[in-house]
Amino acid sequence: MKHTDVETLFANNLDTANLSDKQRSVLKASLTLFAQKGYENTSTLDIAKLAGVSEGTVFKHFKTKDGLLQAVLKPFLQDIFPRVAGEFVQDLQATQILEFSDFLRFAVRDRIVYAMDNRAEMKIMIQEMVKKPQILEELTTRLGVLLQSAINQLFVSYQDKGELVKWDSMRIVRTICGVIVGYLIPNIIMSDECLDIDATTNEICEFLLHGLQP
Amino acid sequence: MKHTDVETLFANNLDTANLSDKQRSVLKASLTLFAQKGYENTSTLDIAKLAGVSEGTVFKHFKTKDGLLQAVLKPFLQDIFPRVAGEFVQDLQATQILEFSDFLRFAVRDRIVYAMDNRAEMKIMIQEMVKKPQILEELTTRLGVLLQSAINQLFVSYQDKGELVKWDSMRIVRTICGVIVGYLIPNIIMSDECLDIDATTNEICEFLLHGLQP
Amino acid sequence: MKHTDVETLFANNLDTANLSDKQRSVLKASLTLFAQKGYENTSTLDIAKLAGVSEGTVFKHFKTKDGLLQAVLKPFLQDIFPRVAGEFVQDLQATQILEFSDFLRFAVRDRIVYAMDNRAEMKIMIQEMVKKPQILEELTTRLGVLLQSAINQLFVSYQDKGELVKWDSMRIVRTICGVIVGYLIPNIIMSDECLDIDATTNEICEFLLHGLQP
Amino acid sequence: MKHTDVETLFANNLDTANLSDKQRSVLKASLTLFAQKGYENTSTLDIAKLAGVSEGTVFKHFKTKDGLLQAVLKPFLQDIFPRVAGEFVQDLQATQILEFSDFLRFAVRDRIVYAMDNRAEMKIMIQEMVKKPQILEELTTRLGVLLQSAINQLFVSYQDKGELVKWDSMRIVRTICGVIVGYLIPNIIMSDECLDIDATTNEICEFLLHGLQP
DNA sequence: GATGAATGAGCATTCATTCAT
DNA sequence: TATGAATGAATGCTCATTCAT
Repeated sequence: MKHTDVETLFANNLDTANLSDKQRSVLKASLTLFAQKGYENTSTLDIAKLAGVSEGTVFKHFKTKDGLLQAVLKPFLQDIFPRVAGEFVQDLQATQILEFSDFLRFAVRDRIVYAMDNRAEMKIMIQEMVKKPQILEELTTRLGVLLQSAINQLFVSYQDKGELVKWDSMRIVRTICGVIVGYLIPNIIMSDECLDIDATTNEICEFLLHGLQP
Repeated sequence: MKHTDVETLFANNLDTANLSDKQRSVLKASLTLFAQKGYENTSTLDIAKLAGVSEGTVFKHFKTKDGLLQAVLKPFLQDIFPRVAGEFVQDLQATQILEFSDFLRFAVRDRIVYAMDNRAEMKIMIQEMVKKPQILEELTTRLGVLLQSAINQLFVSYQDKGELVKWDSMRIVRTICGVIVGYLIPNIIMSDECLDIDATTNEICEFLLHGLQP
Repeated sequence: MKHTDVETLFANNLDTANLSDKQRSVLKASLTLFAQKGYENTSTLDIAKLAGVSEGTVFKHFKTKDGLLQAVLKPFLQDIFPRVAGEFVQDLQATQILEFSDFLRFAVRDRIVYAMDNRAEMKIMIQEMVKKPQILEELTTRLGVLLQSAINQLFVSYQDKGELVKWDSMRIVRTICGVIVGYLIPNIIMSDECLDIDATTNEICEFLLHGLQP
Repeated sequence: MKHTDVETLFANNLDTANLSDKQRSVLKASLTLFAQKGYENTSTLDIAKLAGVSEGTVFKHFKTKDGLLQAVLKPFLQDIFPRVAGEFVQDLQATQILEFSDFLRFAVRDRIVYAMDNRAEMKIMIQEMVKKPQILEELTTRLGVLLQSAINQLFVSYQDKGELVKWDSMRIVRTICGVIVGYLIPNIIMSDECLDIDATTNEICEFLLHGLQP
């Protein structure tokens, strides 16, 4: 139940691709700078300098600056998010014996930790989603499919035990995610470093348990 | 209980300032284009063309492009949002006789309509907030003060009637806002035009009533 | 019967257009450099420097480097060539009283002088024609129409006097032009400065008179 | 009297040089692309891709891109053109028995076919000649020497028979070439595929015979 | 006040060329 | 010998900003 953080997953993802060391460092520099200053305010020269390579190298594999952005986001969309979601689902299923309240507390805490650990990356994603909504669309579809199939039985079992309101499981997921998002977005945007995770978890769970009881 | 939409308020706001017709049209053009393409991807020439003025005029009053952005956001932050919040508070206070559930339904619906009516403007705010978090900070502080003083008595009365959980009123506000934000953000980002307002209101309220009952 | 040379016509043409002094000098610098080094080997910075303006100015009116080339060639294609052709036709018609041999000598000499006076400009045209054949197409059509209507009667009168072979007048024009082109192209390409105009005129005319007699 | 076309000669020429298969394919790719898009608009990467080799290989033998161009043009200038000219001269000499008119018809037709068969290659040569006039100089000198020595006797014999004007043989050659060039250049530039060779030959010869009769 | 020509630093991108493997 | 990643100068082009009229 120990989780790999996104940065490590990202680095691993790079290793599997057929990229040279320099190209890898270009991607890392891009991630850093896009998160720090936003895509539009990061010049390819900035990236080249931080990566310790020439500008030509930046374009050798990624063709365009946008290609670079895609290459930075691709692993998040196509590999890391699903894998993290998968890990999450496995964890959830391993907790079936728990009561719904314990389960919820675990799940919420897990996601909060995950989101706050990767504040920077989340910021890029939010920026890009606002500019290109289809990213959000693809992501929700992708994660939706993944979660629904895995989580359905779990919710049914809680519903059978009378611990969970008998809504459609997607609605429950949406509700939980919505509440978490609503709580965390200010913290992500403000790069709030001193969020009290336990207190936040408690606050969110107390409310969710009320709202989701039958 | 009829609300002025943001665009009209914006135009009115412009009228009160000591700006010439040309300067006004510059601000309007900026609002339109920033919402459409984002701040970074809008050139001052674009603005000048849409406003029907010369490039020089764009800089006459607003000095820099960033000054223009500030001038576009200022009325939202310093005037329109507070005024809309004030209207909203007045409406809420006028409904004191209702039960909490009716009150909540009204409030939620009102905010959803407001947010969806001004999707474009919301998008700029989100973009800018992600880039410059202090905007979010200022806004929350500002609205927080305004709402707290106005809404406190209202919540206490509902709490006395046993219709509302006895949390701190700010926590209740934060919770309600968080849930609404969590629900609406995807629709705002995706400029979703066909949101079923009644269904969404019902879904949110059903959940909130559960979660906020004592 | 005195002819304005292309450079003067070009300058005049510029004066009529609504261009600033700087833009005019950009066009002149472009003409010079394109002729000297060819389009591809001339950078916009080269042009800016020679014109004594900033690079931005180069693009202000002409949008792209290709736009600049078009602006340089346009007056040749749409204004100067036709006007020169018109002048030429008028001159020819004014010489009707002469014998065909005198007429031919005059015409050939006139065109040789014209071509050699504007060697540089001719070089650009040749380069561009090789790259974009439709320029040649447009030019031949344009000049063809102009010459045919004007020259037909003239040739008929010479044919009636038994001084000129009874070919279609377009064929005669094509033949004369072809011979001149065949003779001059080496000199234009090599920017040959010491062409003996009288000797060349004699050589061409002697041959053409033989070939074009009935 | 059947002629090998330039492309085959080119390939043969490559075979004789001590080049590897890869180098040969680099030269072929260069010829193709330079003809298609011009020297300046062809990148060494384009060439490498079409040749199916790496970029490094392109530079292994030819050192620079210009070296590549020289290597492409060298066989034309130093080998193919002279050889073709030689073939042509031999053919001409084999026709001594004919009348001048038959001889001319054959010669003109032969050159037209040759030029039109190799339109693409001609285009490169024209482009390069305009940019670097010394190519034209070298070529004319080279061909001049070759033709003069071979053709002098032939012309004298026709002149003795009273079929050919008693001009210097170089002037006659220049005249014939000039007329052909003047006729064909438009077709080469426009890559005109549907030239009626017989009609053109007739037209040119009819005129040349008039012009070159004593 | 308004204009729009002019600026010049900055940007993404290309490309001939080199060199370690 | 062949490769292709790396280079970095050069290029076409953009854009916020200034200023003379």
